[in-house]
Amino acid sequence: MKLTTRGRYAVTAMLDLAINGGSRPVSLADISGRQEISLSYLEQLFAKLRRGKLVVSARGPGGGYRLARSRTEIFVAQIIDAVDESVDVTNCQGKGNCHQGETCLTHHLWEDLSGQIHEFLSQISLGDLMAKRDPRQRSVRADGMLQTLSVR
Amino acid sequence: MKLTTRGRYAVTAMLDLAINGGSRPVSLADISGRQEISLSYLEQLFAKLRRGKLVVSARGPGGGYRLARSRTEIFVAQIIDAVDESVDVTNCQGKGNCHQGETCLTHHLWEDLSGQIHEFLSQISLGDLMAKRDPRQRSVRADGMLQTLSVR
DNA sequence: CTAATTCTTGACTAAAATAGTCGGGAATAG
DNA sequence: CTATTCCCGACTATTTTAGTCAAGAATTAG
Repeated sequence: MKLTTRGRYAVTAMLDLAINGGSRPVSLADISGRQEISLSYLEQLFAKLRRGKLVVSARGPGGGYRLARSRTEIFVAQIIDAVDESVDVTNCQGKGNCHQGETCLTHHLWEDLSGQIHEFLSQISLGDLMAKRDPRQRSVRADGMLQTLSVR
Repeated sequence: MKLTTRGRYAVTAMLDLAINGGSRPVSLADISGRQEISLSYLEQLFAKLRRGKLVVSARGPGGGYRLARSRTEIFVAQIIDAVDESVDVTNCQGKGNCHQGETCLTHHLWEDLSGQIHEFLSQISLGDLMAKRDPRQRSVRADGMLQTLSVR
């Protein structure tokens, strides 16, 4: 799992698509104008989003992109995965140089953590994001500390 | 919030410190050997971790670093923030070119999301990571879908 | 005191990732 | 036919990441 500006670009663009895409496809030129992302860069991102089966395209005048399925069925994690292609083959993999299993321990722990973040982002759909504030309801204790993060 | 390999290095190194650091400080040379991270690179990371008040240093023979406080009081989000210095001044900021508030909408949404990830990582301490598997307990539905993510 | 250790700092560099450009295509609606 | 729009590959500039190097300051062991 990687979380960089490219992922943000992709989520923003997909959100724009979810908001502005009704029955008609939305052209990249439109998204480029609204979100101030370079057209050519969008083209690269959408090539990946299409390969990831998150959008479908229509060529020609009046063409553009539309979501491949309902906005409630497209999740943030899928978008980020599609554009970031995190191969994530970890450096100590297979090389057998994890002397006392020490390196592999911390490694394993990190991947566990990474998996949890991934799971978390897999709960948030474009539809949730469109519902603006509080994409996921959450209960907060009186003292202000986050108590429970209730999902799905 | 950024989530890259540098953050992973930092978390790994801090975890090594938590595990191997008892009463004696741990030298960067030791961490470098165990985790196979270049010494000079560790030096840079620990300079930031020290500025972030997550570790304290001791010079001279037998010196090194130790956690600035208990492993249960140091959270993953703090480590990542310390080394990544995500200034995160978003591109549409202050320029007033958010035409119909459109740009700022998606922007705001992203930051909201980013905040939630941050909150999530703020719940996981080095102590939790040391408890190896299942740093945070979670209940899973019969069908395999994550149901509730219970924190703190 | 001396010498070995270890952190501290800053400047520099190589490699990779990111963000963006360019130009030529192919499909298609009107 | 023609304008629009996706599609694709190669190329480039900038930034970030990861790592190197060298000099120096503090401190401890002997």
